[in-house]
Amino acid sequence: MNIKKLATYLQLSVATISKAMRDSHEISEETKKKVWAAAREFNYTPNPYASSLRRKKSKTIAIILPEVADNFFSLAINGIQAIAEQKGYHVLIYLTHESYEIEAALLEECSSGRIDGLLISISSNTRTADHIKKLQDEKVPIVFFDRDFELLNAPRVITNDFECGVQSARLLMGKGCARLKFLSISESLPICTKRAEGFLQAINEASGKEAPADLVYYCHTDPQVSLAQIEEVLMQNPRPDGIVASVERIGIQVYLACRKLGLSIPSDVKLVAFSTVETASILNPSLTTITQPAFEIGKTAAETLFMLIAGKDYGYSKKPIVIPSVLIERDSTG
Amino acid sequence: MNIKKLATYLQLSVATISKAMRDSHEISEETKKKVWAAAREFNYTPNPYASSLRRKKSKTIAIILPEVADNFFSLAINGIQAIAEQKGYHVLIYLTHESYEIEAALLEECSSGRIDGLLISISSNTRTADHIKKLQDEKVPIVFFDRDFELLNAPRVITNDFECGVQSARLLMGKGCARLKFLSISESLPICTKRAEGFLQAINEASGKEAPADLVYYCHTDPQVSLAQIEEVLMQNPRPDGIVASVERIGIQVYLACRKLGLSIPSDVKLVAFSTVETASILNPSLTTITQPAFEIGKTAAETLFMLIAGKDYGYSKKPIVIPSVLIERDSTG
DNA sequence: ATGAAAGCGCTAACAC
DNA sequence: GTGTTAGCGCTTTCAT
Repeated sequence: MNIKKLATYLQLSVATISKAMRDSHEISEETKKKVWAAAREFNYTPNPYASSLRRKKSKTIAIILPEVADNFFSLAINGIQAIAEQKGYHVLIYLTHESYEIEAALLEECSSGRIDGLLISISSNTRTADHIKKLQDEKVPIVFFDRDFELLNAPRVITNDFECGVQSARLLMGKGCARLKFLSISESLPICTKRAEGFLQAINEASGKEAPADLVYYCHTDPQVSLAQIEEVLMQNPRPDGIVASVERIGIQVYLACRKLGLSIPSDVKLVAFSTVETASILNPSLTTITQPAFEIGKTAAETLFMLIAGKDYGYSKKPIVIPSVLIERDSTG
Repeated sequence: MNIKKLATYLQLSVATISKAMRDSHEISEETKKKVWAAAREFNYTPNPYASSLRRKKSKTIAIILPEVADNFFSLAINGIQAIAEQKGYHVLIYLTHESYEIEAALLEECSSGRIDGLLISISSNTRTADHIKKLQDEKVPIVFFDRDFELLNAPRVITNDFECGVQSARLLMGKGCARLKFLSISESLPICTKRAEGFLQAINEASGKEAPADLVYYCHTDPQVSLAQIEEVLMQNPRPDGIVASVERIGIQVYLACRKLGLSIPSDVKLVAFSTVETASILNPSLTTITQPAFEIGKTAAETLFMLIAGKDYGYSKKPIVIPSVLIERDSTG
């Protein structure tokens, strides 16, 4: 079934059908009723691609992110989806698996009018923004969420990473830790660098001198490798007695490494993790987290994107939108 | 930039450009090279919607599922995505939040050629398949994964739910549990009913008589409500001493309820959960799981879908494709 | 309030 | 190996 057949059947023009389907005020209520009834009867819905071609908008947005199997991203997707559905938009999802090459290829896929807007959280191995800039030059609205790229002139919705880094170090020092370590996953991701900077600054302030750079340790993207690396860190002599995990995955791996090495949390090592993991409170021991407002970040990023799509330049392009995280103390720092 | 402008610029016809872009053998290597170079120079990619309209296929599939914030579904999405990317397909994602009404509305969205195929895991409140049948009548290939609908003639990729139900009960009985309870989330979802049936059959076999129906308890979709329900179950007199959680969320809630009520796992209550939760081994106590092959299920479902899309009726429509789960004993049944 | 017609950008059948 | 052209299904002026 298509518009032409429906028009013939109803003895109306295709123009009338088209307008009626979109509930145009140009069409009489009576005619609309007739059209809608016939549409239902024959199961007619306008072909979305013909419509997209003609109107030059697709009612579709894309999300590009590193992973789905991470509670932060799952919750963010929920937030995005909630807004998209409300606006009647469709959501394409793409995963980079932390690869810059995949990310660049995916951005290509998004060009030529496939999408009306893009929400992106960049991979930990992304160091240049050319691929993103290219899409932006095609006038595709782009909003960053969580993992942003600071040099690009685009809205970004993030959390208060620096402050949380400060808090993480202060908490551990307050618990008597003397040998802190920050386990990062990237030298370039703002979420990591800022958390690490805050962490280092708090230590500097406390000690009154410059903290050695090796307080920040960079873990590999491959989980197998990073687990081995964490074990190494925990076997250093002297052993670190306070760990900050920059992301969820690393936090969990610290547990696994401690178990393997026979170390006890928190008596041997205290741990605080940037994480939204839902099982934090029932872990052994329960995990002290800096919990990001994942759903809110996704939701706000989507709302911002739709403002851009609607043509409202919301005036924030330079300033990030910051939604704060909350520190929840549990037994891993007890 | 579009095909026409590129044709004018290169002094070629649009047909030649079109064929060259698709690497047709009709076009000389020399011409192709020229076209590709110009395409890169002007950042030209064929408009996907014009192409879809003309070819009547969208190179897009959809996934409809209840949630993303659940490790099973996250991993399944990974598996699906891996295959889709390999095939050069785009993936639309839709969430039902366990609502039949939303699910029905989303299936409507998928009609009129928007997608070339659908992967679906139905909501726990879906009891009729009319909405799915309707899309099937439009000749859209559909494959179920995990949560299927048995009466529909469509391929489905599932795990060995009945057997695992048997195993769960046997394990608990073997540990000396005398008062078992199966916490379900739906009276209609095959994953739940079959797990429960296996559970009941094992008990019947062991006792030699018909187990009372109230060994299966149905939890509400709303997490707030289900948590309260689980607390109630755990305060029954006599208290159940062995719990089977039918899905991940319920398993976690049993921990929370026990904590609140001051009950100890496994000494007061033993617990086995159908779950792929990554933190199972570091929970307090570590969780005995029946771990579904989530990634594999997603991957296989996607592969099956692409066979259908390719027109190969793979001959399995009546028989489900079963990928077995594995029972991993940990301390919660210790 | 309704209709005629142009055309969105592309592909494929058919010429040459 | 390359070109011409019809038309995918729809929306949108512009008439009437």
